[in-house]
Amino acid sequence: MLPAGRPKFKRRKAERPEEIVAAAMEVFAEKGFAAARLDDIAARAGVSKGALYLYFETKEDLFRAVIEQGLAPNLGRMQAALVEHRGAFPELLRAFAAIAVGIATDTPVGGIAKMVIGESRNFPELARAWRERMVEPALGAMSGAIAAAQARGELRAGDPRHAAISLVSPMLLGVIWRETFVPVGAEPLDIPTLAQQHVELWLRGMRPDAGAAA
Amino acid sequence: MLPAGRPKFKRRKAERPEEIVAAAMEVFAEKGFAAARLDDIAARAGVSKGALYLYFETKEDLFRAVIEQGLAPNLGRMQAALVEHRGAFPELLRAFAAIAVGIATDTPVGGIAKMVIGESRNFPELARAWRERMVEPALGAMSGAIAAAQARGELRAGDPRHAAISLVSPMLLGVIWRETFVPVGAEPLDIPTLAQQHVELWLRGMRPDAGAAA
Amino acid sequence: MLPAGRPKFKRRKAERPEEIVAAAMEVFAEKGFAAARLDDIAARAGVSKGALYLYFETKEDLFRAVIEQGLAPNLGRMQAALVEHRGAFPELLRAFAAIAVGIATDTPVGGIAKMVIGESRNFPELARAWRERMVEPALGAMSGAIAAAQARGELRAGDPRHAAISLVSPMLLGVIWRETFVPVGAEPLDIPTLAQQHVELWLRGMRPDAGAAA
Amino acid sequence: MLPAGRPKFKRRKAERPEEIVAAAMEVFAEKGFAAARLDDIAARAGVSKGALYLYFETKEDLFRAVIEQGLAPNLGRMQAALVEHRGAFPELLRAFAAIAVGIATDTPVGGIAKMVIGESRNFPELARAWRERMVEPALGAMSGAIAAAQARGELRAGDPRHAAISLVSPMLLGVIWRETFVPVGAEPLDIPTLAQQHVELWLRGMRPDAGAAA
DNA sequence: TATGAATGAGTTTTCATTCAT
DNA sequence: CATGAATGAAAACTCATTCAT
Repeated sequence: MLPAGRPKFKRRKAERPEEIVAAAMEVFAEKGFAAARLDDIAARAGVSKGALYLYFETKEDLFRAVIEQGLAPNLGRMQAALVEHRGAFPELLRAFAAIAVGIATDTPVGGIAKMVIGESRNFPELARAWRERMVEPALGAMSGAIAAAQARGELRAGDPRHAAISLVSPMLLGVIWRETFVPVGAEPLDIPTLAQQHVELWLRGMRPDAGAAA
Repeated sequence: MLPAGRPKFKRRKAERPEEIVAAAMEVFAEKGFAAARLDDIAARAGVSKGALYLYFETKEDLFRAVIEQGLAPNLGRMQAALVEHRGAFPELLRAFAAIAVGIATDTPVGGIAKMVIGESRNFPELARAWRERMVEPALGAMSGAIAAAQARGELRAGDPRHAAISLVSPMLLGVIWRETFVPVGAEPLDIPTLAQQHVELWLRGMRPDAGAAA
Repeated sequence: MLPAGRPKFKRRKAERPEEIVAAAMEVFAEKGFAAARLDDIAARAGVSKGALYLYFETKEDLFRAVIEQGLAPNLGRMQAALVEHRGAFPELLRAFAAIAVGIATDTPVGGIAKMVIGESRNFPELARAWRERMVEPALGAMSGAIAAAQARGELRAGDPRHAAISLVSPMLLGVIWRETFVPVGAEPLDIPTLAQQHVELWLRGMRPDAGAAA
Repeated sequence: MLPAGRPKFKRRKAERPEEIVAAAMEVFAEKGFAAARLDDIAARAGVSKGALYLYFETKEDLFRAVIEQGLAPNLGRMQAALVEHRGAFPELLRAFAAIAVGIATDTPVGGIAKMVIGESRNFPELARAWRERMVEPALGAMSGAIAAAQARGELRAGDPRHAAISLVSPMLLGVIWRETFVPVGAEPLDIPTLAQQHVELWLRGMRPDAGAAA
């Protein structure tokens, strides 16, 4: 798999920035921007403090890189899921939920979300970027899909954006729970099950044939 | 000599702590713990930096007081709503939702939540306290009410805790949205409408007479 | 004993300054000038912090008053002992030693000495005052008495100032020991016995009829 | 651009701690612990304030290091003198006195003693350490040597510890005099002469063949 | 490139001193 | 006279950033 010629030892240079960003990600997520110390980041990345400055101009730059890096990869996965939706809405939704659970489980979105939330006033561009490039696209795609399904008569009428929020919010709560309360002794949430139950609940609640609630 | 009034300082032993905590609440919510400067808090409270130390031993103490103070008042309101539940579950739920919307709208829970989330690793006791005294009671009461309604046949079967999370999570998203994205240019969410629509969706989704989903 | 008309309660005003100086004496001796807090002194004196400023302009002033006060009373006692010396030198010396032991035992000279030593560079006037009004008079009188006794043939020849120092230094060591090491667990020195043994040793060592030493 | 030389800072990991301790020794001895400013110490050591914290955690730590450092070197010299005592007691004593005078003259014991005395209540561990590792060993060794000489009939009977105190106390007075009164205008004591005269006086006073004093 | 000792501006904290009551 | 809340200047301490090596 690895292109030949790549020496196992001394695999420096190219990887350095990523290693640093990865270490920074951990420390920033744990402490927040201001309380994170470059000393700690450097130590966790296994480099000297001075080395950080070979790759990033300032602490803020490094922070931006961390947030930025958390942004890119997931976008594609999510977009894809919604774009290539063929078939009935419920199937689409279940497929999407599976992907979202995967992201929540495998990636540090939780930590990133925590940071974006916590530092939104100190780094407004980052909050803005996250909303424009992550939140709105996702919410928009979801709303669009919902609106389309409503138009096809698959879902009952109602504001699609609110419906989308109803749909995704437990995922947010899930990752926040993991970041906030689990490290402090709380029982972890069973995110896959939670997501699945919620999706079914949501689908029933949005079924068009149903009469008025209550 | 002094041209009347404008004393160099006022003495207001009784009111001061609250004023300081209120100012600190704003600044901490805006900047986070580490980035908040006591200078700013003092200025916003209209006192000297030294005065802070007449009422709080350290910056951390002040922070704790802020979080603590955000804890107390809401507890009662929420508990009350669920305890004095008479009548069918839907009514209880709508009443509860109204109260929750009120809290989300009138109080700085949003800012507090942001801080609890962001500083949970730096102040684990606070995260713990919030979970034990705010989150778990609320989630527990809600789960209990749901379980009771399920037992009475008013709601369909399923894990009541997950159902409770499905129910409350949009409120969390709502306050976080307000704290995180609105200051950065996002359209505010219409929390009352969102909450109401979600409650109705949830109730339909939990209706026992419905057939299997999808 | 008390002149009639002195009410037992409300015996304020006149005594205040002394009470404050006494409290300050304790705190300064314990902590040193810089580390002593006016809060503590006020508390120990049983007055408010502001009240200190009714009697002393600054912390330094209060300190000066403390040192000054430790100066005055003992001077007289010592001087007197040496001036009214009638009879042979040994008797004079024993009488003087008894008085010195009394001062060392009954008064806070130890604490004062500690402070004068420790703050001599920060308050040179005080060190100077102590030398000029306490140390030099005492040493001078002693040297004078020794010189006179030497002239009379009662003591062997030699620099009388050095002899005086040889004579009094164990007293200094005694009070310093009490201030420094006893609070930290050391066995107290038996100052009276030490003084008496030392005086006898000194007298033997200064006896004129003795042959060359060793 | 830089006109050769004059680098903004030097790197001297190895030497720095000693330089700092030396500078701190001076400033602490001059001002006392509380009144000494780290700014001054840093300036005198030729480093920035921050550099102090590369080597010492707190101001207290630095102070401890200063006291500790004053402790170590002298111990050996003193012990050695007493241990290798061969020959009659007077010779031993004169040799010891010479060493003690050397220490008093060449080293900053005076300043250290001043600090130990002045800060004994604020740093009890230091006072304790000094007593246990400096004062008691010295006094103990001296008492032991005296007791041995008494047993051999070289010295007259009497409490050897008191005799030891009688013997060494002028040295204490000498260093304190230098630290306290000389900087304030007093004539320096001629410590070597004082010590020598005192030793002879003491030897005569302890001679066994003498009759009762007076 | 990489290091890490050194810097210095910035922040928390202390406390003598003031002053409205 | 007396109080003690409030001030503000000063001092300890932190840490992002620089730079000689």
